[in-house]
Amino acid sequence: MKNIPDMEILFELADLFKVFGDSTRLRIMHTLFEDEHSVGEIAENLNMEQSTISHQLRVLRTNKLVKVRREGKQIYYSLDDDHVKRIIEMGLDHVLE
Amino acid sequence: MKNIPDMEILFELADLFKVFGDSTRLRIMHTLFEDEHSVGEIAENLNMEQSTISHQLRVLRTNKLVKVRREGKQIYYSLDDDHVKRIIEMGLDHVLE
DNA sequence: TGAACATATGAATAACTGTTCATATTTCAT
DNA sequence: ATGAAATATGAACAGTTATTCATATGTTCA
Repeated sequence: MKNIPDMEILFELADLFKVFGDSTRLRIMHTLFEDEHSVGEIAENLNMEQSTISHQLRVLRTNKLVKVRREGKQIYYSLDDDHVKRIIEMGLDHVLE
Repeated sequence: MKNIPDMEILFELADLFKVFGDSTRLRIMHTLFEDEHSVGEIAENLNMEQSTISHQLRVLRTNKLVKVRREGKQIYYSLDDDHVKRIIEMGLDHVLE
């Protein structure tokens, strides 16, 4: 295994996992697995309030898990990098056993 | 990537990540990376109340992330399987970039 | 059996977090 | 410019959760 993470890093790490520890955010990320989507599309897809999705997208954005692209009135979100997918898949391995 | 997880599984997955999303639990798991340890050892190591550690160990136990072995008065905890390490290391990859 | 030690548990509290409602901001089309 | 559409933001509320204190349970040893 890698170097032993010091305490401060473990706090950062906890913050990261906290972001994954909410089903709404997880469902949003899952929605973005294949393609980018606008806020409205995500809200409709998950059948939740636009406001709720927007709030949660901000959390994901703040934590650099999604990135943004504006196109006219719509704002398209997509996964920021491959870590997101891999972290989720790693968790799935544990859940699906 | 694997099959698309259905909604119910995403809820379970969120619950799993929730467990990782607390620094005390993460520090406990990190303490157990190399060796098993008793509750008292962990508490001393992290400089936290025995009661706090015990409560959090129960959460970890409930979620099958640690396992237990009794030896006299002491109870020794260790990581349950390799997923734990791998999930943490995967998260570290993202934090340490 | 009783004292001492290790761990677990329950109740209480304080802090945090997700959702909703209302409203603000931004952009486009007319 | 004005209205409509898409998204963001702020305040409030309800539900959740981590920690602490006090105490209970279980184990060993004399």
